[in-house]
Amino acid sequence: MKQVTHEAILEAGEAVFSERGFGGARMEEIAERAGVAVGTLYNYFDDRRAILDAVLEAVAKEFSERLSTGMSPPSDPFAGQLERLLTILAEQVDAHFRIHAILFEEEVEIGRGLLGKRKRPMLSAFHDAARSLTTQAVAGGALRAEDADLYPALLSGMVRGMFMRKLLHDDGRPLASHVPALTRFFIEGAARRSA
Amino acid sequence: MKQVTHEAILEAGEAVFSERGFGGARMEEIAERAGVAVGTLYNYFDDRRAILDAVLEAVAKEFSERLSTGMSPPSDPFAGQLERLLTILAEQVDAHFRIHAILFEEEVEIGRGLLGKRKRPMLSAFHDAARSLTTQAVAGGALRAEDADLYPALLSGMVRGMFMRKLLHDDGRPLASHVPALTRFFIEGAARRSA
Amino acid sequence: MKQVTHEAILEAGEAVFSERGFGGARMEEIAERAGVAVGTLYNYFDDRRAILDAVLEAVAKEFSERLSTGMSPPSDPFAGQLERLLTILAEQVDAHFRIHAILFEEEVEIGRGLLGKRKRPMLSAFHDAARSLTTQAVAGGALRAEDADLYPALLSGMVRGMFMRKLLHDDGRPLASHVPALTRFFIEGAARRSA
Amino acid sequence: MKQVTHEAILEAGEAVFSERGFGGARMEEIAERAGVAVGTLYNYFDDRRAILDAVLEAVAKEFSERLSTGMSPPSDPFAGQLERLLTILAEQVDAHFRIHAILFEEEVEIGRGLLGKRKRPMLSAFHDAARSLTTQAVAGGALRAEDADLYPALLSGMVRGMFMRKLLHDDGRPLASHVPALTRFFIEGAARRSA
DNA sequence: TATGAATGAGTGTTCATTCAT
DNA sequence: AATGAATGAACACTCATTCAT
Repeated sequence: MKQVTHEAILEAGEAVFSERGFGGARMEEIAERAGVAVGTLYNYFDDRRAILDAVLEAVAKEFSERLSTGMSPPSDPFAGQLERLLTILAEQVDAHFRIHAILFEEEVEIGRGLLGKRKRPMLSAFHDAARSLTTQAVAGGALRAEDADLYPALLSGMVRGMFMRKLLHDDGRPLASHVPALTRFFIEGAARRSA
Repeated sequence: MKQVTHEAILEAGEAVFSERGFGGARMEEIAERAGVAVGTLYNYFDDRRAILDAVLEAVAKEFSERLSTGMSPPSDPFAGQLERLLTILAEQVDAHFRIHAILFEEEVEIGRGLLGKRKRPMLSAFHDAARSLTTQAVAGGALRAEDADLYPALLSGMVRGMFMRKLLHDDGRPLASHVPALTRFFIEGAARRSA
Repeated sequence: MKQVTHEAILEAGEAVFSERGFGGARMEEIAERAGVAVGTLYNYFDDRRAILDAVLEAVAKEFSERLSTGMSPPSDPFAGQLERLLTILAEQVDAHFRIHAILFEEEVEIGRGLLGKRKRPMLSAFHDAARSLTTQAVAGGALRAEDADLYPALLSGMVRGMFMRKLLHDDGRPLASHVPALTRFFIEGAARRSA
Repeated sequence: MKQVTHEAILEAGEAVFSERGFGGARMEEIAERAGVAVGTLYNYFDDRRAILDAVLEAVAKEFSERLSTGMSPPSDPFAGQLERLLTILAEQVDAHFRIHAILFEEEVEIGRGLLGKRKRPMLSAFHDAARSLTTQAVAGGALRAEDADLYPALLSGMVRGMFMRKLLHDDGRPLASHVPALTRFFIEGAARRSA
């Protein structure tokens, strides 16, 4: 059953990459966890990076699906839409928590120019959705136009901040539980409103 | 002359780690750029990681010094103090841009539990300052108490968002140029205030 | 249908060994070209070397058949018989040009003692025919007796020289076209006869 | 002493390549025989092929030196010059007997187009010398013009024939001992001269 | 103290061969 | 008989670290 083995390798890959990072993941361990021989890995994937790519692609695909089915209609108010978007992302990150650590490391490598023009579809997908959402909100008057080009980076930065917070000191709360706070913060900021 | 060599190694280390990341930095290249033999590296540092630690520590020390001399007095309004803090951080990141990529990767490694109890002093220093500042502001009524425990992570997340934005698509603007926008955003959020 | 598959494997083997050499020939490619699965190769042959052996044996058999039907009667003059022998060999080489490259490599391996007592029947067949022919010619007074024990090696060396010449710089001419020159050269040498 | 190690590796390489062929030579065995660690091989040579190249180049250089010092003056009769050339080659082959087996295998690989435009300087050197010598002899009237373009290939083929003869059934005689016979054969052929 | 040649454990990858279906 | 997925031994090559000079 080819499909089963393929799946087993992906799962083993996700586990090992999550625990060890890309550089620390050894093919032998992936094979062991997948319950196959090392050589078998190469019957399914070209090389180690290809396994990581496939793992990340699967995560990205899952995210895209959540996105395409989970967003509220564009007619909804901005706050609601933003909360949906952040919830979808947070739930996705919660579901595959540690693999996102790799995603961030890879993003840095891309920034270093060491990975060619490789794309990380999940990051782009979120970024695109965030841009589209904030652009509309600016157009609709809900958001200030002033810093509009920073909004997507701020949104992903905020989530990244939450991610690192949990990675370093897990308090047991899923990221999704912070979404209302993030939404409120993004829109209103941290300042206390008098009255 | 010891001091000179020590310094040369640190500078070479910063350059190589910045370009290649920790995993990609080879001792031979560091030695070459420092103008010494590989063996000499080991006369000054225990191993490769120790060089990185020293590089990061130097950066952290510089940051601490900026912090301790650059902050406005605690009696100043919160907005001004926050802007100072962010400016200090942004200038520091601008001054050693790519080495911060490593800092973030290392933070992830720490999160993975693969680096022992290692601390990254610069990150802690910023985090501590941010916590202290926001805590005071909450106490003083300037910030909402509600999400207070998220503020430090949000602040560092915002900066990280700016950092990744520049790393992936450098527009030539230093991070410091975004500080007013960040400050405003942190305090007021992105929403448009009518009238 | 067994016969058909057997034949297909031999042909595919000849093609792949010819292009890649023994070491570079992968079972998967042989299987592909033969239009069968890798496993099937092992239903017909013990291992990779066995396929090569069979390929070479088929070539050798073809050569033996040419030899046994193509030689002129022993009563013919030596020059004619030699020309026949060289023609038969040259035509055989022309018909399976590149596989002979392997034959020569294998001969070297045998010389290294790495292939056991393996025989290369085609080489032996030519060598035996050459020996028999030259021995008779010496006995009959057509050839000098002096260097008689070198004649077979000289004959195969000459052909090998022609083979390498064509392998390295193919001028489009078949080896067979050089046979008259070879014959003349063997008998008379290269010297110009005055008058 | 870098020079010593370099030399040791070359010698070990020549030995192992001679015994096992290129494909069968393992870096570990070369290192062992050279009395160094595997890694050391890579301090001196880029890869396995580079060791072979260096070994062959050293042999080629030796041959070139023999050639440039050992040939008789161009004014000498052709027979003498040919005998000198063949002697130089034969002595060279005798001195590094088995490494020449590789040379021939490599030549075949080059013919297959699998080694790029790689040159085998020793083979070229002999070939060039042979061409130059025979061309002059043709011009001087000593050799027939008819088959002139085959002469170099015939000469190297003859030597190759002697080489294979010894490789497969060593009779203890050095190749050099056959040179007078080869010379005579090349010039006069094998035919018996009556009277 | 500086050197840089030597070390050798570590690992990604290949591919002939096997065998359950 | 045919299949082709699984196997795992084999091996070239890397590079942090050591240490004799």
